[in-house]
Amino acid sequence: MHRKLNIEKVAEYAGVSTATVSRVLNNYPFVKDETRRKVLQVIRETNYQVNAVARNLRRKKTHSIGVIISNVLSSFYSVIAKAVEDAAIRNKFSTVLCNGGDSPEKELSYLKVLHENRVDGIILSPTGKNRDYLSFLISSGIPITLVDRTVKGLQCDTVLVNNREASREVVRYMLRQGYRNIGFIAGPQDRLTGIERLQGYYDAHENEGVPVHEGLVKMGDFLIESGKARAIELLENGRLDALYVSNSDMATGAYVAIKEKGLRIPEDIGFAMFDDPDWASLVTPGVSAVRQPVYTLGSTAADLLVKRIVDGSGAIDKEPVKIVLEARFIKRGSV
Amino acid sequence: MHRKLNIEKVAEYAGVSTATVSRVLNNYPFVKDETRRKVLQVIRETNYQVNAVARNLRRKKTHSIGVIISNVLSSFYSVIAKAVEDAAIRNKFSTVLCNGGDSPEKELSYLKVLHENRVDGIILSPTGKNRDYLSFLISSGIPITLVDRTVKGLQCDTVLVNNREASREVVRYMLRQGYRNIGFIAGPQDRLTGIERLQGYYDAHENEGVPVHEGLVKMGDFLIESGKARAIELLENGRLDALYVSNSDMATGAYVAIKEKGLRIPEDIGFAMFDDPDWASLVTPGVSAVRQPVYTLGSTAADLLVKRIVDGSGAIDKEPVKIVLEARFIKRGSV
DNA sequence: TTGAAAGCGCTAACAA
DNA sequence: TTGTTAGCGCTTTCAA
Repeated sequence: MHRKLNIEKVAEYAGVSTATVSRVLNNYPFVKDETRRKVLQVIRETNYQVNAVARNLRRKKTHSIGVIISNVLSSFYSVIAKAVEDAAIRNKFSTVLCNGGDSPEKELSYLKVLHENRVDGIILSPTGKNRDYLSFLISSGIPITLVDRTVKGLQCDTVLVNNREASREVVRYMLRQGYRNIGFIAGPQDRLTGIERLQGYYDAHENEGVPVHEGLVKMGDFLIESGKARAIELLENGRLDALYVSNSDMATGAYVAIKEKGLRIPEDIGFAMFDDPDWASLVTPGVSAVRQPVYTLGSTAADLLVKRIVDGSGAIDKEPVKIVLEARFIKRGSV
Repeated sequence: MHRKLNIEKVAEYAGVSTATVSRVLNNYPFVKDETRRKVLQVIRETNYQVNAVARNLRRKKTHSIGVIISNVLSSFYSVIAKAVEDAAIRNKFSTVLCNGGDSPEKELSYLKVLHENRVDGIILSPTGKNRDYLSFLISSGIPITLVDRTVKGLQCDTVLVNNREASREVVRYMLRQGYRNIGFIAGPQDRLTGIERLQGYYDAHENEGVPVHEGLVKMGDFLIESGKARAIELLENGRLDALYVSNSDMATGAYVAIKEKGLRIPEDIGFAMFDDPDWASLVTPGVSAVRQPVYTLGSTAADLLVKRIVDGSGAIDKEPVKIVLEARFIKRGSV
């Protein structure tokens, strides 16, 4: 049991100085081959792993990035988390994952933890609050990249999806197919995604000159149960000829409600959703859906952040970049 | 922009020594109230956050734990990840999440990264390989807790689910309901979970004295597509009167296959699965399913690990603990 | 109740 | 090509 195996011991065993061991560890080129071999052998024999804590202190870099998302259990954010981690590893960074649960207080407390741990940068799907602290972090040299949502007035790199346009396209398609009473289950209106997808629904109606009838829009919370409940309410509306749901979890609930009512898709009712979960293409007919480039969203954010970190362009030396990715409407048979 | 705000600056601003600032930071009781107030004010005004890297180096503790799971995208492992993170936060630990992708090489490389970063402990859903390195880590003082799977010959805390017994219970119930040709879609046979769930299927048949007919057992890979494909193969077997699928992803595919064939559950075919995803209780009739205590699996593992860390009982001073949690068979209407 | 100072393990400037 | 050494920011003895 080597309770304290450090660079000094390794140096001692190899009969060299700690500086030389350090050079070998960091692939510094001007080390005599024989010396290098000797050191590497000791490292191998002892299973020595450099102490990254000490190295990080000295280098003032941790080669780690923090990720704050609302919840890894969500099908959306788990993909973001995976994408970020993959990108991080590709660049030899490690990730610290935090589930902020859409709570501004948790968000703040995680931001502080990440700051304490001197992560080199942060990827955040923000609640929209804590602008001052975020801006303090940026000004003290920790770059931040926002994902999927924004913080009003915060200057930093951001990666978004064109929610509004994609949503508009779905509804326009449905209207042009002849549907006139399209029920919509919206998401929370305190979030960019919730707001924009609803906006797209209205845009399409306006563009096509079709009025939105009373009671066709229901507010949900992006969770599965609310999808089922709001769908049941809507299905009681005799006029309804189609249903468009603004995320996949609510769509799961809504789909079940339609099936339990014995309605056929698309004969009795048209159906479409924002998001494209596995089951959308597995059922018959397939459900027409908006596929967001979720993985790309995460990996783009990570690449942006890593570039800012390694360029040494820091948090503030370079203009903020805003990238909007295109979601794609996939027509299957449901509408 | 405070490029280098450290304890020294804070001490200077507050007119005290760094030692005193440190005492305040760590809630050391014997500091004069007035001094404490002065220091806290400077901290508040400057937004000072202690440098955890330096603190960790000095204390030789990082208050962080590493988590290696196969993939956060899986509905199973994302819950584990969330449970571990929740438990960690509760104990003021942070987590470093790694997706090992069931690859022994990635597993090893992540173990080394975590070692480098001097995490205080590791939670691992192991591939089964790398026993020597794992055992080296344990002997050098880094406790490891295994989750859901085991590594042959490795002495460490382990948290498992009684896969075999739970699986046996499902099949026994089906047999006693009168089903005689129960198709089974098994998981990979290189994993404890895959092996044990299949074993339970055989156990039940043996106990009930019912022979397993040729071709009723198909090998899948725990993924959605293989569930659909294997189900289609099985449904061609004219004798089949029920289908039992060994995890939820494959069950999703299998369920779709059944529906697309126009079969009714349970009139035309009985259906049950291991795992209990949201949709199992949303469809009609509900699908009878084995609910694993997934969250508990993760939180138990984390609690075990944290206890070993903070007890100072270390990695080897205390006998390894093995905990087997009970999965529960939930009868709905599908079988 | 407070301060001075050593030292955690490493890197990097400088000297040789 | 290698060694000596200062110092990263903190905690913690020891002394006052």
